Amino acid sequence: MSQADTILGMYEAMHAALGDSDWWPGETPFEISIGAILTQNTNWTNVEKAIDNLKNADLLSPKAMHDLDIHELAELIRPAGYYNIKARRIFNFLKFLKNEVSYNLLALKEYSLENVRPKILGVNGIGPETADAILLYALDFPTFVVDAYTARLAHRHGLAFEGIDYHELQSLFMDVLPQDVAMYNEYHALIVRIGKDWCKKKQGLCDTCPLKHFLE
DNA sequence: CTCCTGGTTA
DNA sequence: TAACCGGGAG
Repeated sequence: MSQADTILGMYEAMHAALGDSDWWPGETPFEISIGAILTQNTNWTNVEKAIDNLKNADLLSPKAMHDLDIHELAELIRPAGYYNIKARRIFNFLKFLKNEVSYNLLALKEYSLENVRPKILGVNGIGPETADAILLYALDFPTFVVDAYTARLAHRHGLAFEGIDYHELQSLFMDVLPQDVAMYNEYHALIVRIGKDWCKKKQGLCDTCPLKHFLE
């Protein structure tokens, strides 16, 4: 089976077994963007607690959050871990929104992907995965999100070497898949679900995994 | 105890 | 390349 057939086939197998993921969890593009920063190397259940704190404080808008003292912000997002660093990163992102689009996040949709991606990557604390998550899930740009789960799954299925570079791994998928926002959205979501429940770090539960037929 | 939808700094 | 950031859940 060719590499392209494997990548396409895995998508079909995951979707058939798990169904639609309805990602990203979040009511607004701004909430999705903040969630993307908060979930860096962090369990989503912890991120939910932080987002609930922000919601209860009525702070899920760029301007309201920017006007907040950074220490108060850090305290509110404490359950998500790395809270001091993440408060700074969120603040950097808010400053970017203020300067670039006057807090109007959706105005970034008027940019071209090639133009806006480097701008978001220029924010200290936003790396390639977080940037792509914001671009795909908050702004509907056709960019494929890869993460630690993607690398692990690709490695275990013989698609990539361990420690493959972010953009090489991304190209592996984007060179094969149709340029389709909905598919990029669903594919990454399915990979995360597989990663959490089957393709675990220490030992994969391959015998019951929906992707077991794609092992070498 | 390990792991979590990373990224920056030294 | 490695240290660092970190609370919460299993």
